[in-house]
Amino acid sequence: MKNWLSFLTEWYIENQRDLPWRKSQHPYNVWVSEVILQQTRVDQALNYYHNFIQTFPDIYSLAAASVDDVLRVWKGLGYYRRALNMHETANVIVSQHNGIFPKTYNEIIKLRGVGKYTAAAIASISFNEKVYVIDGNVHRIFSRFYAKAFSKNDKSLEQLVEADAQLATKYYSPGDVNQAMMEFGATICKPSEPLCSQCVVSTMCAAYKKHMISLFPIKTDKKQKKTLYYHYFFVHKNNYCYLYQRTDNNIWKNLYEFPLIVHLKDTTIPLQKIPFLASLNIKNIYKYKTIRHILSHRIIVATLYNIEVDELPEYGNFLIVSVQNIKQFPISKLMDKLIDNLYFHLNNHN
DNA sequence: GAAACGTGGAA
DNA sequence: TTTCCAAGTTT
Repeated sequence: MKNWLSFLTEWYIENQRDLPWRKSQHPYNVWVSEVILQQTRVDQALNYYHNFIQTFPDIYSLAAASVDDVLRVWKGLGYYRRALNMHETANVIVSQHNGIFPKTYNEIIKLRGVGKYTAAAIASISFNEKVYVIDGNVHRIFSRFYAKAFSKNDKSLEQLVEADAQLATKYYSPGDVNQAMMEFGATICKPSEPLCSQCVVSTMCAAYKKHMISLFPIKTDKKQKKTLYYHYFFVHKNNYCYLYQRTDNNIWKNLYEFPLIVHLKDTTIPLQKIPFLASLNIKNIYKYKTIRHILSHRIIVATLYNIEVDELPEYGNFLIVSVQNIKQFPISKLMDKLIDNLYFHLNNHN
């Protein structure tokens, strides 16, 4: 007997979008697309997937690349840990798996950066294994279909998905069933204003029948974002400036930026107390610009200072790079915005 | 298990 | 201008 996920899969087979990663079921391609799509919209993923596959067409080219090269391709996509984990995983697969991508869910989930969702996606799409994904879409469409508010990591949701999807895979491949649930959630059973008139299972949907569609998903109260004050220093002489690579195990790890002081409060910074500034002979110093940069978990108020110096000595791990070359480095969007302001400023004062 | 971890698009 | 995210994983 065909169940609702069978009908969704039939709908998916007929109506799926033409997306580049659906042209290949090779685990490398599926892995790359699934990691890029983590917490990322399809529209934004498209170009990055194309560039990534173009630059690193297989596991060997990715493993052989430098961290800088991988981050350059990932630049602007966010959650950069994904790129570092993929690079590390590529090297593990080459050195420990003879370059062969692992073929089962239990092996795949051992890879760095691959959790339950991604392991199930790869195992089902590339290897036809009957393991099922639970992402934001699946959580939402099951909440509506059963008119039940599943909590995060809800065991009862896992059991329902498992049971319903198993039935559907009597008729369709697990990869199609999984992608059907997500495609349906992304395009029909959307978070807001779902297209119930186009839904092929609306007559079976508990929330629809009870007029409770708008109650799902349950809204949770968000945490207040902490505000941080970043002071970036454009220290330059004759078109050269300082740049350094972040190495701490937190945000933007391994990306490059101007020397930086972080403050918890919006206070004037004592410039003479900043070590690398104290040793410099400063000809001119002033603020270029202050901009707000919004992250998922905090607000950064970033100020860029212009500091023109007589000499630009070697200092610690600072690089001395030409101002025009900064954008060749993997940098955050915040740095990108600051540099746009800087270039605009320089072009209008020369 | 809560918090960290980015970004850009839609309402 | 705010708010809310979008095909999650790690610590």
